[in-house]
Amino acid sequence: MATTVLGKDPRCPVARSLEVLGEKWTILVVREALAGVTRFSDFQQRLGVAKDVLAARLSTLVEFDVLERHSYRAEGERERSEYLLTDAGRDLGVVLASFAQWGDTHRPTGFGPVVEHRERATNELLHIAFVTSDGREVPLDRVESVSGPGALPAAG
Amino acid sequence: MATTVLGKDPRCPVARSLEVLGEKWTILVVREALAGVTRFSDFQQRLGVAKDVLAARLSTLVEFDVLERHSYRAEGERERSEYLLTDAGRDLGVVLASFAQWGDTHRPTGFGPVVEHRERATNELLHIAFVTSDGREVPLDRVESVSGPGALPAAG
DNA sequence: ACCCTGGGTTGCAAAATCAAACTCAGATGC
DNA sequence: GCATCTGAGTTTGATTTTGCAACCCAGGGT
Repeated sequence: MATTVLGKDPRCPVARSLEVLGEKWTILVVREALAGVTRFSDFQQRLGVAKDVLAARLSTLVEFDVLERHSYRAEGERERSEYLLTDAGRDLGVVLASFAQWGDTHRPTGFGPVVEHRERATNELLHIAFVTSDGREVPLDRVESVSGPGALPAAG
Repeated sequence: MATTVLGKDPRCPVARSLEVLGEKWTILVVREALAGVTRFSDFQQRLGVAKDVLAARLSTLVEFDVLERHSYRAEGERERSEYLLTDAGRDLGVVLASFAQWGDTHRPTGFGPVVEHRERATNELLHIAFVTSDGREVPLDRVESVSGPGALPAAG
């Protein structure tokens, strides 16, 4: 399944992201990795996913350079492997945060948000939004989508 | 499938979002809806998805208030139904854009981005990022996740 | 009356998921 | 030295989803 592109446009960046992230459990595996989980058994226990599925997802994430498999040896233990986020994996923090923001806004639990994102230095509460290159936020209703340099002549 | 929560924490906003959006094709259906597609046959042709799966995904999206089903009648034609985005659906523009941004950055095609987001008034190029409540962008490496008011005592 | 088209449903094969059992290798206890 | 435990998977078989093709139905056109 690694090279099957969903939908008809292999250039669509959403479809290409989904090729890596679109299978069941993958995003939750990334969520755990962002929360600091590195070991197979910890992923497995925290998610409650079947071990064969977890092994497949971790392999896919390693294959697409979201995670790296490392071997390490703790004091007086045998060698084990752990899964560490790459830069690409850490960048998924934005994707995960946008999912979380949508879920908190449109499917609230009534308890308030479970996780918040804050600026380390100032402790200010953060959210995900469109911004200009000089860092000014633009509200969603003033954003338009236009076709970019990689678009095919006819389609958008 | 509508009430099965993936993973162990039903309060996790990512998992709750994935309950609505996590099945195969769902995100691409939303992508097409954001691009202005409203009719069953247009979704079907543009995505190349099986009709039964498309019908199931549209029903789920209607059920969870991402789309609304409307009836309309064009000149000299019979009544048909169309699917229009709700506010919740339009808010998914941020989620889709973050997917697109990650795909363009970490799985580039070599042709450049297919779609770009611009501010309507100024035509400035936009991207997705963390911002403070007063609209100042904060780079990812200065962002930390902390548990919020809805978190359970022990877990984060 | 017959055909066409949009918007689905039905039935069946193929693929993915699940849960439990099994493997394997190195540490630990006896 | 042998049995046992633990982490990290693989194998096996049942259950669910998905994919695909065929069918259905209603309204309009001819």
